[in-house]
Amino acid sequence: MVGYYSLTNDGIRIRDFDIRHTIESAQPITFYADYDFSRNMLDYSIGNNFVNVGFSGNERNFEVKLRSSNLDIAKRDFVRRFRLKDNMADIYSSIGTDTFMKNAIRNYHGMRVTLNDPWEATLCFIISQYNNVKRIRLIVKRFMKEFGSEITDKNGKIIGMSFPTSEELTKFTEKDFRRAGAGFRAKYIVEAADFCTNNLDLYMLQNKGYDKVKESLMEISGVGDKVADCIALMGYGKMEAFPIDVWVKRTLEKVYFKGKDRKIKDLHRFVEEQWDKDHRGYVQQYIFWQGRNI
DNA sequence: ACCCAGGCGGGCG
DNA sequence: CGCCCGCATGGG
Repeated sequence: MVGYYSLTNDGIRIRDFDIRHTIESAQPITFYADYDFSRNMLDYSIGNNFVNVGFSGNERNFEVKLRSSNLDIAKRDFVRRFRLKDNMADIYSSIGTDTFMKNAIRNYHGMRVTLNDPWEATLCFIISQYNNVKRIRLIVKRFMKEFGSEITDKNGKIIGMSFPTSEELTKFTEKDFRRAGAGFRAKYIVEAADFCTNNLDLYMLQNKGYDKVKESLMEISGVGDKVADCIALMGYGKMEAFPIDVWVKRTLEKVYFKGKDRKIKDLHRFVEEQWDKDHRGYVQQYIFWQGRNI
């Protein structure tokens, strides 16, 4: 294999890739995909294309086999979505600055930061606020089932549901979203769907810098500092972004400040001094997941 | 029963 | 500006 991955007839061979930790670590794909790791199965939709992923091997030498109506799209998407071009050895040597980080890397070796569709990331993270992982997934799956569109195979059989676009959501009301379990976030979602359909084109932000992306995202109702960082990182791949949620805050304080309370702003400053901006998003994901699972 | 969750917007000083 | 409060809902 040349580089960190190589394409095969119907799939990809990959180094340093742990699909389970990647999928389960509370990223957008955790919420919209279907998976069962006891049966090595993973399904998700790319727009109106459906992908079935079979896999084998270990995290050092991993192989996925893709089944989709458009295999080329599925392959290219997989490389992007799971950031297969990242040099994990370089990233680990850069972010493995102390015992805590080294342990996190050892425990979750091969866990990737994922790169998701900007709108899908936006909706997932609006739903995520003041919520827990299990329930975020419950609500996102309900949104797909009730507001998405059916994906069919060539025989017309329904094989999955697409993630609802912002435009599709504008056809529904706050009451509909409350019925789907969104709670007080329902109002934000009504406004965000309208705004991202009629005022802000999320797909025009991709080539802007981190600061501009974050500033634009924070114009969306229900998107504040933390959620904007999540979207910048996992919807746009901006590695400077370092979202600080309750778990990351708690863990940073415990590991680096003897458990003393620190303001989010001060924690951001600390992080900027500690880790290179090109890998900060990875630092955050490993701190988050290690901190949650201690 | 009680507590918490990948926070945010609005209101107040 | 910074601080404080309420907020829907399901799972532990």
